[in-house]
Amino acid sequence: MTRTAVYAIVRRVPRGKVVTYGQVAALAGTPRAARAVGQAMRRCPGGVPWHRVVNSQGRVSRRRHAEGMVSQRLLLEGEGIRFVRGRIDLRRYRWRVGFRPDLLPELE
DNA sequence: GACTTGACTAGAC
DNA sequence: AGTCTAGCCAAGT
Repeated sequence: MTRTAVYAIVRRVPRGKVVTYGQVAALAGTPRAARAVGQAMRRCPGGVPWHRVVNSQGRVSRRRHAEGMVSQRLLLEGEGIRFVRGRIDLRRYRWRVGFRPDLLPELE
C-alpha cells in the first residue's frame, strides 16, 4: 500500500459520506494498515478530501499539533453530516463501495 | 537495514 | 463508556 493509493481512494469519497482509516486500508488491499493510512493523511496533498476520513468510532482523530488547522468537524457539518455527542453515525454516513442490499444475508 | 513514530484498531478489563 | 495493550504498516532517521 502506498500513499498514492490511499489518496486515490479518498478522492473517490463523495460529499456527505465518510470512510474509516481501516476501511481505506482494506480498499487498498492491506486490511491491517489503518495506521499507515493515518500516516499518509498526515502529509495530505491538495485536492484530497482528507476531512472525510474518520476513525472506527465515527470520531475525529486527535492530532499532535491541532493548532492553525481547519476544523474537520466543521467541514463535515458543512456537507450535511450531523455530529451527535461528538460522534458521527457511521451506519448512516459510511461510504460503501458496491453495496448490494439484495445480497445481504437474512437479518434475524 | 534496524530503529522510531504515529490522523489506527480490536479485544480485554 | 473509559483506559490499556498488543499487533500493524509505511515513512523518516
